[in-house]
Amino acid sequence: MENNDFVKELGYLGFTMRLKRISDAMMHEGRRLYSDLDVDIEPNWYVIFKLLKSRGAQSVTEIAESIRMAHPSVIHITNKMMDAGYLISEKDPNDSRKRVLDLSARSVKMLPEYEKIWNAGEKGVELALEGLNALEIISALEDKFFNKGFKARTLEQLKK
Amino acid sequence: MENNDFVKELGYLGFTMRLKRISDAMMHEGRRLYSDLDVDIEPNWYVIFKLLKSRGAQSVTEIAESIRMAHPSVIHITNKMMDAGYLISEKDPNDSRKRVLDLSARSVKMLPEYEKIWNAGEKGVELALEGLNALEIISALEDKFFNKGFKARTLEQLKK
DNA sequence: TCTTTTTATGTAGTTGACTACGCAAATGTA
DNA sequence: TACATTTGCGTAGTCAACTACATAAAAAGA
Repeated sequence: MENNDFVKELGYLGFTMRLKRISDAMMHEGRRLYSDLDVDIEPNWYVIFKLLKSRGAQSVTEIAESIRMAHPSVIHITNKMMDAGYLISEKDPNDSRKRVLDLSARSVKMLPEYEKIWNAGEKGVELALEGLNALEIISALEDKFFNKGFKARTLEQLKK
Repeated sequence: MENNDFVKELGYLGFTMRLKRISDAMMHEGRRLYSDLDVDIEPNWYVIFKLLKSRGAQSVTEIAESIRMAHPSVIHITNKMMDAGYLISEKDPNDSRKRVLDLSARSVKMLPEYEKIWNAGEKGVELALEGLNALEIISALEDKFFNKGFKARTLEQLKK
């Protein structure tokens, strides 16, 4: 690894880009991991699996709110999971606009295997972050930037 | 903001997703910021501007290494900057494979204005992260995950 | 010198997120 | 009850990164 990282030299100006680089890199590694293990699931599906397992069936919008994603993203992810046979979908009897998603029998069958992988992944991250208060930092980031975003903060500074 | 974030409940398992959510959100805000300010540049161009200003003309691959991006990404970004008139490109006289990029006169003219915006953005981030040792944490993350990646760490744990 | 390997660039195709918009059902209001 | 507004879902289009592959020039080696 060359010690030649210009973005790092940029201080706080490079912060968002470094955040993106790392999360992109980890996402790509996750994809390769599943393919190496010959497991036919994708990164991020785990959130849906975990959510529905822990809270039971939810509608598209409920899922989007629970995981703080835009609903079209949820539709995209869950459609692929349905195609792969991991989810079932049915109309809400009380509100025909809603579509309620739940884990399929296939999910229940496969989850123990997948959870081994997720646990290993979690342990790997945990060990890498040992001693750093990374979870606190990211919570603080969320508090700051989900409330008053990057744009608002910049405009505030520009006015001075 | 609802206090209903399932990803947060997932502990270290949700870490990479939270990283991605935040960096995505900041990127989108950056894009909106430029459009609000009626400035015809895009997020991430600033790295190229800053790099070429500080280190002078560089080839595509040199840029990619300096900012740790894949070279096709650099080509994509710099092509757009060229179309917008901010970069000039010429063949290296000693090595005709190389294409050397440099700031145009338009860049030099506009940079003072843009730097005001970037300084404000940097200040905003700095204030938001005040008291948190965020830069140290992200350096640690880079050291850990650029060297032995997420995949390797997970496989290591799986074997136990 | 001729051939093979490496390097630099470019193109194509994939991915995962987003916003904007449209439609239909439910809810609120006059 | 009729109309207007809100809500839930879906589609279309955009964007930024990536990998894999192709091509041409330079460098290395037989």
